[in-house]
Amino acid sequence: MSDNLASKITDSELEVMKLLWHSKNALPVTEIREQLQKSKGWEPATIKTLISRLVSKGVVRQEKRNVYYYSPVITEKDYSSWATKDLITRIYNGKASELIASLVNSNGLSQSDIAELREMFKVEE
Amino acid sequence: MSDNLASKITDSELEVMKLLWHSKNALPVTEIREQLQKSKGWEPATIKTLISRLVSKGVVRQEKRNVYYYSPVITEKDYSSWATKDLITRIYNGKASELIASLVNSNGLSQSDIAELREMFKVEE
DNA sequence: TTGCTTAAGCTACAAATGTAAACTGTACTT
DNA sequence: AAGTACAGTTTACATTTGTAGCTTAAGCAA
Repeated sequence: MSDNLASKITDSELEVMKLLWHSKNALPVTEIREQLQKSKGWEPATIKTLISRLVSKGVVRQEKRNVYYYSPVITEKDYSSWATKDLITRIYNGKASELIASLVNSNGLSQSDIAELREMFKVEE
Repeated sequence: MSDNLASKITDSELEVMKLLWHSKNALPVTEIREQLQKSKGWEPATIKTLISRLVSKGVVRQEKRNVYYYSPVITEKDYSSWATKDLITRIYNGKASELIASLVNSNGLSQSDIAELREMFKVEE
């Protein structure tokens, strides 16, 4: 497991991060709890644990108001591209083109994906 | 963690899989050990544990000869595309094009990657 | 045959992860 | 003022993962 800013975000923790990323403002536990309790069926205690761990890991910041408000320290984009590079390193010999070739060959691309890609890699002169 | 054939292959276990994938024939522990002991610095016991776990998980098959010979049950391609789809599901809202856009925007593509991709997505008529 | 080597199988053990309860203090309700 | 409801913190506990030792049996060297 290559190591870096985000290697440490686990699957459960990622759910919390997503919530924070998709929120405009910092959120108090109440808010986080409400949403994840429904969507994931987690107990309040579980959610608190995940938040604490994210704070310890330095990927979530807490801001003291009446009660703590939480917001992400790393952006979703940074995390995504880190995770992608990590995948490429681990299983595609470090070559992004191998990843894409794999997608193409395994029918991982929809018609519209392909259209977008043609557009994206069109030789422009 | 979406579940499937390969969700269960861990990082250490993946090293063993790579060895098996890259070998033409089934391999006895001796062979596996020799290579991983050098490249990873693992003790023989560690390597045996990893192999057993892979067998339990059903991704490696053992064939009784004088001694057991091990070979992969799933192909490297299947694993790679599974892992890629898993990534797309988990962090790109299920859209492969988002993954690729992320690669493009984060400078995850080398010059030669781009050349290959232009070739790949050239509109052929 | 007597050892030595080591495959196979079982056990071990710490750290990470998923999931959550218990305790403590404070803010809000009545 | 007294009670209630949680935020924050600490502790818990099973499973998974990384890493490895111990024991038993069998094959090969001497």
